[in-house]
Amino acid sequence: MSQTPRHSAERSVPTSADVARLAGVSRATVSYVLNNTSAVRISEPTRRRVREAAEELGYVPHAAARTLRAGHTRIVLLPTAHIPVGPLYSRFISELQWALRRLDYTVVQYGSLGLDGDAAARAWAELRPVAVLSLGEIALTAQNVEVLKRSGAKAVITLGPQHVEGAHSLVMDQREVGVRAAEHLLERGRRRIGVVVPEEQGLDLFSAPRLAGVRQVAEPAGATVLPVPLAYEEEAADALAARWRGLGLDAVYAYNDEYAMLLMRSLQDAGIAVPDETAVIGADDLLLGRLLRPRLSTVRIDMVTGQLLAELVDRAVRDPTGVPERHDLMGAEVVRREST
Amino acid sequence: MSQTPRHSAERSVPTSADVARLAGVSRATVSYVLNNTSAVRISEPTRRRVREAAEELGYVPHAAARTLRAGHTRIVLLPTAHIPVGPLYSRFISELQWALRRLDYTVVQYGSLGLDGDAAARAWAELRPVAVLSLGEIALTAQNVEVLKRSGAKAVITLGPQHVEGAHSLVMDQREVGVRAAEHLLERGRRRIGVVVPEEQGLDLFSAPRLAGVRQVAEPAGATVLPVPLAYEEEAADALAARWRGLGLDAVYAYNDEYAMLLMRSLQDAGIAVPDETAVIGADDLLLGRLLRPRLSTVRIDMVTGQLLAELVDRAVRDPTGVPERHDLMGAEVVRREST
DNA sequence: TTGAAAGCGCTACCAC
DNA sequence: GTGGTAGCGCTTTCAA
Repeated sequence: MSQTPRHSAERSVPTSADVARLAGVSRATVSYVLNNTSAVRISEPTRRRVREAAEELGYVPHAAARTLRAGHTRIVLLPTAHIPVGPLYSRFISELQWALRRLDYTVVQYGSLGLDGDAAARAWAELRPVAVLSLGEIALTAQNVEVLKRSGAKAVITLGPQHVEGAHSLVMDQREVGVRAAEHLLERGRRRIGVVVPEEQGLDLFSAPRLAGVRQVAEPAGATVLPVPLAYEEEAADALAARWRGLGLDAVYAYNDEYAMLLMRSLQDAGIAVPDETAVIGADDLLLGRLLRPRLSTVRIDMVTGQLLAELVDRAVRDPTGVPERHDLMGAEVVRREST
Repeated sequence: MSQTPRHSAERSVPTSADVARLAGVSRATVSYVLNNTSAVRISEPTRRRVREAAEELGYVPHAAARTLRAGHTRIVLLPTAHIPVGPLYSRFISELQWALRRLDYTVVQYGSLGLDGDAAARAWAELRPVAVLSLGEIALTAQNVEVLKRSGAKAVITLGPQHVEGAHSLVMDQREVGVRAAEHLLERGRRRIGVVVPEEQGLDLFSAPRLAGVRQVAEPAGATVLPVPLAYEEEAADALAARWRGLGLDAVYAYNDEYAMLLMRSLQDAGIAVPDETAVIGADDLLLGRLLRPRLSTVRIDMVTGQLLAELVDRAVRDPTGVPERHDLMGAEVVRREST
């Protein structure tokens, strides 16, 4: 009875044994045929019978069983959390996935929202990924890296503000963005610089170092730096603009172009001239920033390409004993337009 | 020799047998303790020994082995392709992930870029997900659904323009967006309506039905509809604006707010008055659209909430025999501002 | 309260 | 060329 097929919903999932039975061969043969094992020659008629049987049953191999047998996976794990990401970043992710797939890896994005570092690392380790690529949404500790490696990960790669012990690190020091913005504003003769700090969750990983970067440049030069919290809402921006003159600022680095556009509009509506009274600069070089009047100055950030990163992953997997590479790859450059 | 621990990199991955050995108990006991199996009482000292041993070895259970044994997973598969998605969508995804995790599912985003429907369905089926949630980036056929169900998926849910046989469908008819935009423009007395069709890849899944929606309303009313291809670049918009008057349009539905902002700027720069000479409407109700002058009119789209969708998934998984639900849930509403 | 052992589906070694 | 079969790591039934 347990073998009686009924509704397709009830019929149990076909295994390679079912295929073998239907084709009248052994499971070994099925495996050889379906995997095109070159070490073994199977006659063409047999191959056909096997393929047809597989087709008829709708056979799909069981990844978990294969993994267990093989002792390793080709999973590259990409932990994600909730970060309101821009178009640059999502394009980068696609590019990366595509490049990794070409190298025959399976990219799995694993949502880790609401897990702390330890729990997250354990959850990832359960999947036995061959590599973990942490893009900075979740901060990894050296201990987490150790857990992952112990679970068989050949490579742990972090893309973030600092080097992590034991991991290949792509150090993207976000301070650089703040540094560039501040240098530019100083050069334009500004001396009292506001720095927008988004109130939205999850962005402090980026905003804090950027603020630090501004400070690092501005304060030694005798300029004042004032952090300005701002929620991404029209009302919040209007409220800020209303008390703007009281702040006595002559420039603002607005975290990124979206916040900059928001703030600039409110400033203009409040009668504050940009850039004459207050210079405004954003970051990310969004197309939309170019559409404003005055056109928005910005800090363009050079992202590493997905292709490049995929190659690094592959290299690290192939040579796990290799010395952790450490690249400093934050390139940031001011694009001056009309708002500064 | 094969058991001699050396560098941590070389030491083989600890299994529950290793934990058992170290704790001086059987593998069964280890399993009981680590899974808090309530059907079995284990003495407190034993529990402690087991936990300590696991901790010391850095033991992490092997998901594939557990899956194989259990015969099913708790994976909800979320296929993704490259679609340049907006902030609404990515927030929705986070929300969904979070809600699903609370229901004890493991959300796996699986990049399927460059796979056709059949190959993709097979690849997904290998993971034996308990549910597949196709958010419309990849069009599923009834056949694909069948493959997935045969591989044990209890629920296949699609969010897209049309119902898919065998799947629970959340029908989001994108035509609705075009319909609303067109109705509004007609109401404002416009009779020659341009419809921006993005040249970017992957967007036609959305743009085609939206265009159809405009036609559906405008043509019976005696208005003209003209598709206008546009790449998301400043130069392309400028070029289009330069030949705008030749098109003889008095209104344009610009696909979404981003394209609308781009085009509106170029139109204004070309001396075309908005809305007097040409009305412009977008879609998505982005914050940035409110910042333009004139403020951008838009079609606000009501997204289903992640919470709601997670509950639907859970319901479908618990009762796989249930009749496929079919919800029509595209709510779209015009937000009139100043550009129309 | 604990242990022995079967078996999930697959691949690869070895024998025929 | 093809088949038999061990064993990957885990959970769970049954026995002690």
